[in-house]
Amino acid sequence: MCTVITVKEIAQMCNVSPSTVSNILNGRPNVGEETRQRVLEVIKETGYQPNYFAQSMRKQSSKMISIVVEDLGEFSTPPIVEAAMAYCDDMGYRAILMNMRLYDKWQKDWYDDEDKVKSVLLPLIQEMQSIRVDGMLYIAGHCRHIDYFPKEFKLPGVIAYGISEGGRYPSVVIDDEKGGYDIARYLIEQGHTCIGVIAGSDNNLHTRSRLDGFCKALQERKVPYDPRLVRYGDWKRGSGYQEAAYLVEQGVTAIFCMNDSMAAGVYDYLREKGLTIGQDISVVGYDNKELSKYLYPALTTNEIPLRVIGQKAAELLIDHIEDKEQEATGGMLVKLPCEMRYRDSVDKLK
Amino acid sequence: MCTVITVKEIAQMCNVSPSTVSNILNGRPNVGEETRQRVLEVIKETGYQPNYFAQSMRKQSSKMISIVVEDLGEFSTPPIVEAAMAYCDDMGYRAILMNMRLYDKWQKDWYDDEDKVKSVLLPLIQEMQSIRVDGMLYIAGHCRHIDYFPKEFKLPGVIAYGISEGGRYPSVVIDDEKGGYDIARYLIEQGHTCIGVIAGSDNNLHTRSRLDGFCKALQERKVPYDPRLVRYGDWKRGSGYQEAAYLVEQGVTAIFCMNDSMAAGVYDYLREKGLTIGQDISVVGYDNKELSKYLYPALTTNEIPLRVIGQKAAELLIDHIEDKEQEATGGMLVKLPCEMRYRDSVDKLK
DNA sequence: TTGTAAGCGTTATCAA
DNA sequence: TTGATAACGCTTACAA
Repeated sequence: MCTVITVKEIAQMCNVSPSTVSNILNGRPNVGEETRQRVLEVIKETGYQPNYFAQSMRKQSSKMISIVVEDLGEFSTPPIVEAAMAYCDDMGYRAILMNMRLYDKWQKDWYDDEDKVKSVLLPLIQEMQSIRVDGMLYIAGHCRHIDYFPKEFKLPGVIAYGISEGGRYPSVVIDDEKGGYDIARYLIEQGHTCIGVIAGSDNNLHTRSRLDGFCKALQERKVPYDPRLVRYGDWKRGSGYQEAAYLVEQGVTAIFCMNDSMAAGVYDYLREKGLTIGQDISVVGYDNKELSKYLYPALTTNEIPLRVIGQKAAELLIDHIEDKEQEATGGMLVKLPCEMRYRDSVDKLK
Repeated sequence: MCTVITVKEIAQMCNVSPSTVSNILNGRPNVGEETRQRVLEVIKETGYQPNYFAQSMRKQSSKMISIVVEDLGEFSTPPIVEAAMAYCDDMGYRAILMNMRLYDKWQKDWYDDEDKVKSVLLPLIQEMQSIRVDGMLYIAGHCRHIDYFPKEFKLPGVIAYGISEGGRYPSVVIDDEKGGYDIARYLIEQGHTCIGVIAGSDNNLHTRSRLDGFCKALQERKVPYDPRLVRYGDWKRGSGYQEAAYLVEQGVTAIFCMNDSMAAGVYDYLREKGLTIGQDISVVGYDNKELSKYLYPALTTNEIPLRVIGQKAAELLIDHIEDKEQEATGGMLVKLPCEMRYRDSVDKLK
């Protein structure tokens, strides 16, 4: 165990009282310059560090937030966490990371199973109360309405990458509608008018909004919308492959996949059929995961601003913690724009 | 702020003393069955949670470890963290994650700049002392000798994915020598005798050990070793591309890349030259990053058992914390084997 | 300018 | 079987 020094000991070494040491440590003015110097000297020498527990117990404030993630293994989570922590650092807050490991434990079987989620979340909430954190940042694994929090749980909170049911917490999400819109507009500008879509699962928020944006762009440019060209996948490579088969048969010249993994599945199919990607058929993904740069040809995709999400969410949370009256932010919903990454999987139609 | 209930209040509600409540909470036998029932009832009703700070202050033990990561954004880190946290959970420990964000702040400029690292680590060490964690799990971003810890810092510690200089802390790393050996052996078994290597940076531990293993396999199988066929890259895609050009000119039939990104660079080059990967030239990577499955053809590579590393490291740490006398583990070095993932980038030579 | 004393929420000790 | 009391390390009124 490491030797630990306390205010009392510092006080003894300097022949002053503990309160004087405390006053110095907390930068209060009611202490003689000569004493201050002497004590500061000793503090430096001994490498004294205040006991954080005692401090927060006495002050009734922990200057600590907890970051609850649905799964640290989800690709989107680490960058959000990293950026949120960076902001907390800057603001003098500690962040304790709590990992629910939802995917790790149940893959996707927890999506519609509130009991599973609560069996993990409730103990964590207990723990937050026990640690007396000042606030909670909840980072969802994928965007949806989130409403697992008991009414009795009254800590300031912010939800990142998810939407608080009933506007209970401020939420930070991406602007999926704009995302779908931007992709459609780009494809139309490249001359495509028969565009297939491999969407995510049907009831998913990302899916709905991106589709809305997609349709909007079509309307704007007077390109007819054919619902038969919209297929629903499961976000995985295999379903990209599967749905590509159908869409190619329908004669599409471009395919918009709602994530990069399904786009890779489309690549698989096109290659198998001897079609040249980005020439015979154009492909666009979503996410800008690392793999998108490694596909051949490199995939044009729409980047999710993960770090911005994390920073913004932490910002909202700390604002809320420090500025108690500002209850008005409850229903706030921040939508961050995605950024198109133009690469080699889309060809201009002659 | 959330309403918080204390032992004192519970005690009042039950007409008993705080000590009795405490005794019940801690499962001590010296309390009447009737009282116990009554108090437990109230505890359940009120949703009482002990104040963690007060508890650890009194008990002089925090049951909390800190996981210090060099950068959460490094691909290898989240799985290690996730597995380590899972183990801590199981053992009733809290883990607080501290993110140094070294790559985030300085890319690779901190490798040989101990001052930069210390400027981040020293405050963290202060913080660990302040929080009074029971131990530290240090997760390096890449394997090397690590010796940044001041002598005064005496907490139990374990290093994952790095080696403690002077055997101060038990360390968990991968068996790079076996990794290099397995790859060479596999390629030789497939009939390759003129094998190029795109290594990592020259002075890197992974590089040295994998090369050792590689040579050992060559010797064993009486395949001549030609040092000119070993090129040093910088772990990035571009250097894979660059060195591939040289190696192909030397007439190699297979290339062993010391990570998947450089292998992707090799793909880039071979494709550009119209060579068929896995047929004209075989390629093997290292890491089994997600992208390796998405390359075409899918890359044969050697998987780093990241989760096992995390679990093993947490295990060693908690053992050490709970079993104080066991100082003997100081110099322990655990080497975990990588596992070959056979895919489509290697062809059997006729 | 400095020190005394009380209290934050627990738990361990000891007495009743 | 229960309860009073002190202590963990710190901060903060308030008194000196």
